[in-house]
Amino acid sequence: MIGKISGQYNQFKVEEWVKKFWEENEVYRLVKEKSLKSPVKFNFIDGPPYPSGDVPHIGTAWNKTLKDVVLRYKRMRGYNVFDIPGYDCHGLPIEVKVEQKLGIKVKREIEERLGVDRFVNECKKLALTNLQSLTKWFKEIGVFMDWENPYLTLKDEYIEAGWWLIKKADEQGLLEREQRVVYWCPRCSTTLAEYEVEYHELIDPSIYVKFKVRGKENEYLLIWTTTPWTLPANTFVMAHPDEIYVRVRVGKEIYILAKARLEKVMEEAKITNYEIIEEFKGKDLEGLEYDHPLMDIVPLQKELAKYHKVVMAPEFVTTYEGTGLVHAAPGHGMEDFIVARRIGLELIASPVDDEGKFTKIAGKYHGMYVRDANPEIIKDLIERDALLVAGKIKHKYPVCWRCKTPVVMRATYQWVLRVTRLKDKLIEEVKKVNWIPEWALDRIMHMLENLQDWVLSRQRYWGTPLPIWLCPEGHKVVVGSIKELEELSGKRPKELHRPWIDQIEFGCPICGKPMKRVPDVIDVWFDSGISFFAAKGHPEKLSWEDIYMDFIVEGHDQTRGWFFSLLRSGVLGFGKAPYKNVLVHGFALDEHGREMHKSLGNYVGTDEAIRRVGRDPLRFWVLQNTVWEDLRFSWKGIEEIKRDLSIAWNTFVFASTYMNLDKYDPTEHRVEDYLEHLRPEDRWLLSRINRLVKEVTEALDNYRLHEAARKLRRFIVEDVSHWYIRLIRPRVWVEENTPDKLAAYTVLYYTLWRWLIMMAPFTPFFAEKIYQEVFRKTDPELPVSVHLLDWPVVESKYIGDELEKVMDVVREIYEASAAARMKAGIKLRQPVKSLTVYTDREEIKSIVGKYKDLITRLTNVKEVEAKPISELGVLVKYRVSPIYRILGPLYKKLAKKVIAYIEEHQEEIAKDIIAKGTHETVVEGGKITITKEQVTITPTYMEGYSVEDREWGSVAINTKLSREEIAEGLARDIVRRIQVMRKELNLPLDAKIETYIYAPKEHIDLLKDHIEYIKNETRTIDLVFTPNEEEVRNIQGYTKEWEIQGEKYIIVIRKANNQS
RNA sequence: GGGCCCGUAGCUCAGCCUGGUGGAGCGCCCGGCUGAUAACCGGGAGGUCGCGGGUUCAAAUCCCGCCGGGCCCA
Repeated sequence: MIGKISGQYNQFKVEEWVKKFWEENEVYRLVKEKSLKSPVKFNFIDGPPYPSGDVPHIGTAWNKTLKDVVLRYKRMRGYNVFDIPGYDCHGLPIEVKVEQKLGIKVKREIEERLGVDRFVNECKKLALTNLQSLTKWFKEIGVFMDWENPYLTLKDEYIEAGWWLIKKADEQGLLEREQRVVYWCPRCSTTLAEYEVEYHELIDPSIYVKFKVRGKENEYLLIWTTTPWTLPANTFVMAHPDEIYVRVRVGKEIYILAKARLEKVMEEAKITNYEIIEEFKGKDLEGLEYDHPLMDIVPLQKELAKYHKVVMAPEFVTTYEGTGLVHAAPGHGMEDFIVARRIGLELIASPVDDEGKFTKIAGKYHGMYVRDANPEIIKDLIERDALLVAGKIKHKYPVCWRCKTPVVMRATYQWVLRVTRLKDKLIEEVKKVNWIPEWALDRIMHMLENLQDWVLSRQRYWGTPLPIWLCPEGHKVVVGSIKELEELSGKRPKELHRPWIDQIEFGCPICGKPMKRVPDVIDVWFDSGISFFAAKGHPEKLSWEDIYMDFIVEGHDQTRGWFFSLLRSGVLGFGKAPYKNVLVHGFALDEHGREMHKSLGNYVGTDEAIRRVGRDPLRFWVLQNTVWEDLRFSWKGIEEIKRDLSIAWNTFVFASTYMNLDKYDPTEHRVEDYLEHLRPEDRWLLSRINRLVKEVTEALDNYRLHEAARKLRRFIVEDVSHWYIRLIRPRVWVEENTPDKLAAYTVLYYTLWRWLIMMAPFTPFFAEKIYQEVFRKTDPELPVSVHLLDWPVVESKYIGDELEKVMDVVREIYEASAAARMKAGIKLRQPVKSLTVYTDREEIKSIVGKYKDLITRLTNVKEVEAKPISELGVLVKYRVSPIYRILGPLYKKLAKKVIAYIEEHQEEIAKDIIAKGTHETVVEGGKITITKEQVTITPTYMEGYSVEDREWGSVAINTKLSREEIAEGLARDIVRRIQVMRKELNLPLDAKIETYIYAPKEHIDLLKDHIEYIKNETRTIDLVFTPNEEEVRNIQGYTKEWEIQGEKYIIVIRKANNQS
């Protein structure tokens, strides 16, 4: 006996019920145990989210849902799936949050006021609290990962695994300390990586400064800058060797600048009267010396004076902005620094401290915050007659990604990994990976082409400590594990974080002098980039099979982020890319395509989404979106998907209701037993479901999750609910258990079972609930949860291309006939005498011939036939339309003219072709012959018929109704009314009734022939007709007055007493 | 400034790889069907397929340039 579901789909109730069910039955544990027994591994790793908040963004919910679908699918395919999730716990964002919480303004306070130990403990607490909350939400949306054992980058074992890689890099000679120009956040007092800065629109000074040419009276190099505070460190001036420069006379002074910039600069300086006195190539300026205007107030400038000359730098000088002469301060600019290195400059001046204040060597400006010094510097330039003009500019300037403070560029000593030396290997490896979609490879390749060395060190607290110990002699030890550290020092720190790790000192193995750890922590990107091995332990205990990942999926922003950092670590540590398949997903944007932000008020959290629309609708909706494209959030869109799930639910309600009524036991009926009883629609559905299994499997194997999700949705809504169930309704209503009915049940059960299993990864709650109520109650021997089932296997023997094509044609005929009925005002309930398909396509003719029964049932006609178009004797009008794909290649350049001719001469062409098969004419002086292969001819009107034309032919229904047909139509109208009344009374489906009908006398005569039909359809035992209205009104029972075809009918029904 | 993705009906999107003369769902109007029905079916209105150029007999589709949005970088 089959289980039963009823009522409407309420996702909230379903999900709450399933959540409890999973908990009580420890379903995740069972799933995991089953997976662990599987011999073939599927190696996945969760890209660890950053726990800076406590509720996941809707995009993160999407991310986890994608992962969940893949993992559930792979488990159902019998893989042993690695499903440990992770969290990326270290780093500046959490430090900044803690600083805000504790009211810390500058970094110094952490050491001086608070103590590093307290600070680090606060960071740890925040990370752990947030990640616990995030975990709760991930579980809420049904993600089956090992939430009890997540990998956390803050754990000692994890940190230790990271040390192994640093040591490995050092052994390859890739770890070095060197002077670097870095982004520096003056508030956080630390260096920032490129990906840790954002570009914001800021208003800054825009000044043109005159550098006096040494030894010349009144001759100046004109430079432009938006950072006046870098002028005290000015070291040289860069020019482009091939650009044209000019000397221009303005009053008594002569300025040197690029010709291409002359007009703009003069305009900005509001100088109208100027004269070019010389033009020359930039390289003529090489070596030209100048004097710095602030020499008298900046002591540093005395040291720099010897470098003050023009240097060629074609790669960095443009005539797009500025003057074509670029002020260079190697201590404050990466490009300047590169040029300085190239010309062998030994002094890199950077007179700015950790908090962005000028140091002593900046003289007058000592102690000033650099941006605050800008007006002062401008004033000093004016006083020294060194300023041409000062204005303002709105431009994009880098700011710290966490605290939004404008950064400064500083030359500092940092630890770097020379990954540029691995460039070729990285490129070689990245190409071996399967990138989905393919353009992800383009992106990461573009990035690898512009590869930079990796600045590892950060001058902060909450991070993986850099495992480098130095002695005063400069000897270096890189520690690769806790054990090594213990062997060196004889001590084991309380934990590996600062400040405890800083307390570990030991004697230098070379000189014996005390070694101290360098105070830096490692860039937080290092942490997540090692997760592929660090999540599993120390690499010394791992094999390549343990760490080589089959699959990862993250947002497209992670191309430069996690995908790259994994690759870098993989090549660094193992000489290989650590992953096989990388899937990229899009961003979750708001309904207008803008980024979601709490501050913009368009933010939707996962909590809100669950509360408003439920878990399965949310999941199934995000999964419909093309994985790698951005997702526009839409409540309405989710509502639509929810309704589709309702339709699916109703399908199961329908099936289980009738199967129950008939005490159908699916365990006793197999499709194989009914092969000879299958109708075309049954065989069609068997083909469709098996094709679906095949296509969904292929889509999932190729990680095209959205294709799988869309196919599953479409199938249940369109193929099953809209089409198949409509077709089998009459069969199901038959009271006896005929093989015909049982065949329909068996096919439907077979289909729904397979469909539901495939839905399990996508809508795990929905699938579980129906599985429990319908299938498991049918067969309690089934596994405890739908998530313990195996993925369905394709039964190819049921797939028939021909069969599906037939049904497509039948569907088109049905649709055309419905349209023809409407034109004639004949409703479907009214049978008509004949339906004729006029076509010259052999396949359609043969389908009409073979599937007469199916077509008559669908279209409610007595006779169906197909006829060639030439047999249309009574036709009045034709439509002739050109077939482009045949005419195009045939007539090439003439095609357009031929098509125009066809459209203008439809009637003549049709008549000719019907009469003799061809139509001849002359187009553009050439004789052409139009044949029936080149056009489609469809009749559009016939006397006594209603005609609907399609591309392949026309469908005509006979509009003349005989008495017999009218009677049958009327009987069906009556039946339908009685059914409505039964339902309104809430009668059980199989309840017997007595029915009394008042009808106009002549109509009673009509209906007499159909009494048995009406009784059968409405489960009526006694049916009484009367032309006497009073008589019917006096009968006890549910009474209702109806109007059919403009006539009054009164129907009374009541439950029959003697149920026979 | 550079690389990549997206732009199709009022809304959400498929079609684009592999060229043949534009589809679906939602919404709107008219009609029909219905013992799973807050469902469904048919018809109608609604489109310069972001814009411009090129290739081709033929372009939403291929190529080039531009505009708008997104991601990454500078």
